[in-house]
Amino acid sequence: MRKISLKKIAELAGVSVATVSYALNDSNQVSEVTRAKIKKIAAEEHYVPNLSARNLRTSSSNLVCAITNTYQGNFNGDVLQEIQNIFGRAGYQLLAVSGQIPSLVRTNMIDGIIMLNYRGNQTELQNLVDSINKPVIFMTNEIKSDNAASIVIDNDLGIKYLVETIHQSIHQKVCFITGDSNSYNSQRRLNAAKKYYTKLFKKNDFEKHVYSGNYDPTLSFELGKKFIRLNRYNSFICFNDDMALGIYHAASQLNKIVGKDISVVGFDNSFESGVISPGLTTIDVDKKAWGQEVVNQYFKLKESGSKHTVTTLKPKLILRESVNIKTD
Amino acid sequence: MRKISLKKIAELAGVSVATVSYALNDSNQVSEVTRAKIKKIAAEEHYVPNLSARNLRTSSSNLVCAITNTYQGNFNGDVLQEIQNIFGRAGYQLLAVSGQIPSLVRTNMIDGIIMLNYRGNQTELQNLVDSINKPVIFMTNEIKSDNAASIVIDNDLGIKYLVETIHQSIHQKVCFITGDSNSYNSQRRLNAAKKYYTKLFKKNDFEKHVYSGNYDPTLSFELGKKFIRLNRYNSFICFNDDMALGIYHAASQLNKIVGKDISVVGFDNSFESGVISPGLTTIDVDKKAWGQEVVNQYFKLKESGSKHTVTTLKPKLILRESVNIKTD
DNA sequence: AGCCTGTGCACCGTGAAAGCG
DNA sequence: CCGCTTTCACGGTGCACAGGC
Repeated sequence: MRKISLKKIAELAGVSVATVSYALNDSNQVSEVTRAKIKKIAAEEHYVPNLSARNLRTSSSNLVCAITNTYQGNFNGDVLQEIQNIFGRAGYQLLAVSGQIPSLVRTNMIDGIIMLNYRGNQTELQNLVDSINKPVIFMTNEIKSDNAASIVIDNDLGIKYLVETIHQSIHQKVCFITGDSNSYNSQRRLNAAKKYYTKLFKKNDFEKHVYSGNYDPTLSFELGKKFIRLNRYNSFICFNDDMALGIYHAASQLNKIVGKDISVVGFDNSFESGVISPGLTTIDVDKKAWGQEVVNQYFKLKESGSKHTVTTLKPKLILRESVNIKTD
Repeated sequence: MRKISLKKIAELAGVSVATVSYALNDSNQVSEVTRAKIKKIAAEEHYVPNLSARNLRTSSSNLVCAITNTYQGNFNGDVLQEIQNIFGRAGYQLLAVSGQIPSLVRTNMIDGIIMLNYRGNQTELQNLVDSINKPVIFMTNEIKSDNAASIVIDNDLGIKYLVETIHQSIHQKVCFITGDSNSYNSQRRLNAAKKYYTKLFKKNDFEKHVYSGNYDPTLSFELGKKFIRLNRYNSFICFNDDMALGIYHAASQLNKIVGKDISVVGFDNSFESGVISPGLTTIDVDKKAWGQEVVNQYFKLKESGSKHTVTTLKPKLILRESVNIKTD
């Protein structure tokens, strides 16, 4: 099929290109009769506007780019899907990319950026945000700039819930398994973990009990196998649900029962956390509300170019059977 | 920061726009000295080419669009990530979208399309592929067109392995839980399931034992709970791993042990299938090889516009402990 | 003549200001 | 003022060509 342009439609309709442009963009510069005629022809010829040309002319698009570290894992997939839905309803098209920041986003083909779990040099990121002239929303970061906003989870509160829960268990030999060290969420969770561990357990040896799990379930599996066998730890605070599953696996291999012999908690409320047995105690954030807030802030930034804001979402504790709570 | 164009660089370098264009595109129409000077200035000014303008002129880009039904679930995330990596290494930028087919892909901003699990009207899809003038690769479909190719899993073989495995178990009351009815993979698996069930179990009542699970673990959980309680079935062939987890959950609620009291098999070899206890017997496809083949076919199509081909990938059986094999 | 280096210009499709009967 | 046309600019590409050796 040949490409149809405004020019071709103009020829077919016997009018000028400008008239066609006006007609299709619902400008009142054209009579109703002509508009109807032009629209009919456009539909018949399956006219699709050339976005490159339009963008070149107007320097704007309805394309928003979501940059993430990976498509894999429950968390990213769930959040991306939610953001996509909400932007879609607002008339925007979300394009997801993973890995490097594409040079694409520096061109005016892209109207704005959503950053989800991007791992990269902070100063580079700061430079990008400062030099780029469009809204950037961070979901797991707090880069400060006039055209940026952050909507983040209250990691402190989430970790508080988890440490409190473990503190009420019969398993007081507690171990922390973190995400990768350049993850914003993992860093925040680590700070909170230290704070609440020190406060509740009244000990100053936090660092001795922290292990890097890199958000990777096979790593946590190895750690769990070692620690459970040695009886070094009997409770595991994992910074995401996937790693908690690794601990489940280790326990099962060693014939230990989660929720009885050991306690485990996770973070994210992935669908597996509710489906596995015993159910995993974890932290939930309302992803719908999160996505909605991202889009709200996006439009605010786009219209007013307001000052940098950080919005915090309150998470919820999802109490299931993976923790053996003290009865007294 | 102000936008830098070729024109600005040309002024700064004291040469013409054409020379700048040649220099930056490594054409040999320009001397090494001039090229170096121009490149230096471009770097200093943080020049970023305007992709819209370039695309408008050349009608080509390095952008490939991956269309999927959702970012959620293990399967899509894993495959998208793999494709992204391989296209990235080949100098292409992958843009992922989920949901509707964006009008974007009909413009020449997009160089080609990868279709992963797109659910939509087949004739509409056929029209799109026929009318669009760029490579389309299907990973879960077999649309025939000169500019399309399919690289699909051998679902027949995968299901054969699973039915054979269950046939060797002590659990002969077998039930099939399918994906959603407009999924290509689910349809193929259904056909294969009928064939091998009829052949091995020597029965003609296949349809009575098929239930729609919609690839949704909560649905399979409900089905499993009902059937296990009634002792209607004792083995479950699920068309993906997520639904198999739903059966695990149901079994655990009813104090039945998977791999002993009931048998369960899945499809996809998700990471949870290996981490859960007992390990889930499932079907694996080499996603790296799949992604590589997709990119190979993409380039073939792009260069030669060859005839439609269907490539089939052989899956592997991953035998774990979720099936209680007969010992004799 | 031929080679090297650089320039002028038409063009892609769209949107909108200015002009005109 | 209405309804339409003419014209131009957006940024980049690459052909045709020019001038020097």
